[in-house]
Amino acid sequence: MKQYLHKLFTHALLQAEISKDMVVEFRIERTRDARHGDFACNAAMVLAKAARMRPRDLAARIIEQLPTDEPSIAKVEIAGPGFINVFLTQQAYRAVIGDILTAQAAYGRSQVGAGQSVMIEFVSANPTGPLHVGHGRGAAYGAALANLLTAAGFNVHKEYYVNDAGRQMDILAVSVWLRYLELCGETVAFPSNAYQGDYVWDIAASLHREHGEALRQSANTVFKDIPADVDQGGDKELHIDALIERSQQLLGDASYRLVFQRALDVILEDIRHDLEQFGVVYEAWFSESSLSDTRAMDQLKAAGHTYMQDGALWFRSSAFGDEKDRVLVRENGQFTYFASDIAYHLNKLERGFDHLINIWGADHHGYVARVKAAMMALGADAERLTVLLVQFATLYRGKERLQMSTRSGEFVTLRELREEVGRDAARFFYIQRKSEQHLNFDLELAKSNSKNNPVYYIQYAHTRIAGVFRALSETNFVWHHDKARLERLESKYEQAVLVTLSRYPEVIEMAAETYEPHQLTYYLHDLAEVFHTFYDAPGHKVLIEDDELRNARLSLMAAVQQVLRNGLTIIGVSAPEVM
RNA sequence: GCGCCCGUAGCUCAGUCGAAUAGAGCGUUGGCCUCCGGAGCCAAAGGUCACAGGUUUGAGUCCUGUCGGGCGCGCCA
Repeated sequence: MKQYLHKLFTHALLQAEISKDMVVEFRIERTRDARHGDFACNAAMVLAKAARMRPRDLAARIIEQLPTDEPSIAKVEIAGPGFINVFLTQQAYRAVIGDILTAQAAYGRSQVGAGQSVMIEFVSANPTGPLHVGHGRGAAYGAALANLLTAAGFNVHKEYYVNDAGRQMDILAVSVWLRYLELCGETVAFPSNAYQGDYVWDIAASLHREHGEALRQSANTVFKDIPADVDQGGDKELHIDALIERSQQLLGDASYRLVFQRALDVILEDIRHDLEQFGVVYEAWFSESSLSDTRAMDQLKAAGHTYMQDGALWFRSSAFGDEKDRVLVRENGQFTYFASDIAYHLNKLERGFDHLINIWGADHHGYVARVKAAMMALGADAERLTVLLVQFATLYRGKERLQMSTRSGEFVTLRELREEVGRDAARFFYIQRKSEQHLNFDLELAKSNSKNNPVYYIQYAHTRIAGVFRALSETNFVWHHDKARLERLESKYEQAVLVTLSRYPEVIEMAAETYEPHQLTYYLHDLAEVFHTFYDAPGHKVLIEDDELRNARLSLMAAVQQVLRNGLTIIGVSAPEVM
């Protein structure tokens, strides 16, 4: 509707020949106040200066050029400083029911994406332990955003980047092996920098079950001449690095690989399963270790964007807008995380996506400039990459703030959260706030079965409608949309529902353009609210003798149910028939 | 110190690339069940949009500064 009006006004402006060279940036907006009609156009105010006319005079000229026989427009008024207010006909609003019932799941989809390809990379947590509640927000946001962009006509590819190479994974492998040695009966001083969680024991136990003591070494041999850990007055980094090297020596390539791979496989499978249970699925899981070539770095070197200093290889990122230069290869010969990230982004670019979206935790915001710098240095347009930052979520149980610490393996996992509040509530709560906003996640509220809980409030609207259609089948009444006389939907309650239904496509488009799925959660709450108000309003019983009105109200309800289902599906929440 | 994000009702937050009288939920107070699911509905109270300037016909929204909160500033990931 909005787009349609925009076309009408654009045409009218051309007819009015107000200014030759204007590239018109006027807007059609929903009004806040019903007295201002349904939509307002600000064209006259925006163009007044260029046209050298007073806004209200200009508005009058524009209106002259609007078609007079347009069936969707009841009347047009000039108001306030020069708004052109458009009042739609009842007919225009009633048409939305037919649109919805015809399009069904496709109602609200748009073609603004025009089939452009978008790659969304999200979560991408290191496979060194289970996902925690912080990852959950990125997962819920990324999945909802992907659905939104799909609904807006983009071709979306979701990907999880698996950091299966590098030091953290080696630390995990050593952690598992040391736990395994403990299971064999060795006494081990477990390093402070190793992974402490119980899941490390589980992986070690599976190795012990399958391989017996084949991987056993004496603790004395393992720790002989290893630099002291931090609790012995040493350095925890040197301690763990030496243990990694020692483990590789003692186990040999094949056995070390066995431990490493087992740890990776078990944890990755756990993450994959966890996300699947959360309703988050990917097109691809991209392995960092598959990026073995050094082409990205070679390109940077060849283009003269790197230099050696203090034994390390540096990327001159400051020449591309970063605060300072960054190391690609450490003095000890190891590639930095940044180096592999550049390779990954080159790979993404080469795969030809029109647009790249990365969803990162807000603590990584300092990282954005350097990745964009690398893209520029590789000759790509940095605008092709959008990095969306997600703030952390703080869990509350009522008023009590829950402490989360990743130290000593005590954290609230995504799985625990899901098991406590359920998938629907978790998905909804995670995205109901703007992503760059801190999120207070109240477990009590998320679990409550009342209107206090927005998830239940919305789902209840869907369920109530399902209930009425169930009740219908137990009466002698039937629903025939063809026999519905929609002009009978004339009460303010029914009108409010129609107006809200007609907004849905605009909400999808806006939410997709701004990458803000939370707008959809607010919309769904609005829709549920106008529905509940209609349903509870005096004299608005649905299952009534009056054929025309009954069919009309049933059609209205079917339309509400369809839109609720469409919207809930996008944010990853179920639309239950019964609750 | 520098950079990024955020300051809107008692609390949690919306506010659509600047528009008309700033909205919702919770909480508080008061109403509504002979009626399709009351897991609901109706109503009231509650605001110097952190503060100060600026741009504009028009600013919660854009710009500058101040104050307050969060995060980041490694040859960690």
